[in-house]
Amino acid sequence: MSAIDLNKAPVPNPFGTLNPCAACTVRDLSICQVLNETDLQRLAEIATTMEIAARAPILDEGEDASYLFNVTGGTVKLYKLLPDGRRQITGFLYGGDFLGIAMNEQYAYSAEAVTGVTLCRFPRKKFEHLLTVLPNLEQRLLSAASNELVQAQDQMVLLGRKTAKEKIVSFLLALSRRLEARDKAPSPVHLPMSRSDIADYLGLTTETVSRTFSALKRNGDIRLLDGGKVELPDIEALTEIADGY
Amino acid sequence: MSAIDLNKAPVPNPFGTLNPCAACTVRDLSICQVLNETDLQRLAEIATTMEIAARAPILDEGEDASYLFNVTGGTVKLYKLLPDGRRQITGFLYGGDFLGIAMNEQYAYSAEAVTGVTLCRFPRKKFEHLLTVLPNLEQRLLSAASNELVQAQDQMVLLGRKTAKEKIVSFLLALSRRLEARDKAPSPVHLPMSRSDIADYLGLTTETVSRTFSALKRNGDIRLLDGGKVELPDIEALTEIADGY
DNA sequence: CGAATGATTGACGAATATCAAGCTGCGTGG
DNA sequence: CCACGCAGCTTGATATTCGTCAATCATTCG
Repeated sequence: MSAIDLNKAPVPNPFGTLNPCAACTVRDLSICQVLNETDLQRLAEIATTMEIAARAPILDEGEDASYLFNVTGGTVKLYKLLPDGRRQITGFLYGGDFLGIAMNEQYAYSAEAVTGVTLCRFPRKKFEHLLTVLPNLEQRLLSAASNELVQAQDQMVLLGRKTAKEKIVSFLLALSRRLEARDKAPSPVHLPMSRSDIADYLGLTTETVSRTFSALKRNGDIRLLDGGKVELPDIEALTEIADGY
Repeated sequence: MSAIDLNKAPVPNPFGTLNPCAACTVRDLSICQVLNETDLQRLAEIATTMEIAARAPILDEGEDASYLFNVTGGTVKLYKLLPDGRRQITGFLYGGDFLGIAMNEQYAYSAEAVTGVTLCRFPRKKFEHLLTVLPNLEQRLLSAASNELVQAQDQMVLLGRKTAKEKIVSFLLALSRRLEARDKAPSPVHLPMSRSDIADYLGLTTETVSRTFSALKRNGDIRLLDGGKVELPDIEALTEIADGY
């Protein structure tokens, strides 16, 4: 059974005849950015908007890749499991991110909602057909894939060669840079995911994550606010820590 | 200065008016596979074939990404460095692989020839222009990027969650599967790269790599032949080791 | 208020890194 | 042709980071 069935039923056209993209708050961040009115309409015709509750599965590794998604709100985690239960989170997705570039006929990873999530779902076959007639969209997707690969390589450096402290600080800085890229203040950053999620993303244990946060706090490098917010008082200094100078 | 300048001068058209792709031994493995005669000719017009000596640099991280490449022979390593010299090899490329998907205006990583390497070089601007008029090629590139992302995620699991033994065995099996995908015998596999390269690819030290090979050999899981070849007597058994059953 | 879940802290142990010493194979030059 | 030297590989002894096991604390939600 598809994991998606466990969630709230999709709403095929909640806006009546109106294009649902008109209300999309992350359009300019998403792959839809490159589409004109007409083309956007064509994409909207195959799209279904959905809401997923926090902790609910979105898709499972190995499952037939029948759908692709735009994340329009909330936080999603992507992960892979080893047979004995060890888990590696390969990425977090936020509003504007595309979910489903990295797959063949089956999904290469599982995806689960970290917070409540809103999605825009596309049947893969129809989406792939659209790609052939909307060259802009295909270009944009290639560019997204290229960016993801660059990120993936940074993550390999982190996982393979950085210390626990460097990993944590790199993670916080990546979130901070993401805020900056969207013209928001680079601090504080928000951590919607658990310590255990952070650990599985950075190749650590929850205990080490916790201890490292405590040590950074003790040293004045970060300040832990409530609501999972973290203040970064000196981003320059943190940048040096992250790269191990 | 561009790293490429250090190498043997490129040969713009070593085949006279003949299409150099006619002689290409890896065409069916490369992105060129999807091109017909006419389109192949257009790609060939912007291509330059090159030879790079073992250990010579091909490109440097941060450098303007002026060229993209097809690897037509030999082994290439891609890597990133931390300021203090720690190195993470993010991938090895072999004949048929495309070099340059993961970049923006600058290369995201450095590339160096492990063995003697032959390359097919394309000026990026011209290549990108070709993409807009050869939809097949763009699709193929997107598909290549998608595959690379899947691989990248496997590598994250390896780096973040596997033991030294699991890492080494996973690496050997990946090489073996590559052989199989090309209809060759899955064993023995050839390791053209040094222990130190393997270590930097797997997030280990050379000493740990060496010790782990010795332990696997002692246990009869592998046999080290000369010429850097490794025999895998029981691939089933190794598969279980690789995933930590 | 109590139970459950997640976060933090502590004590200890294990996997792998580090430091150091040989070993091997290969190219070079006498 | 052989000996030397060098680079890479292997092996050993020790150190260190981080994981494991366990207890306490904090927060949320019935």
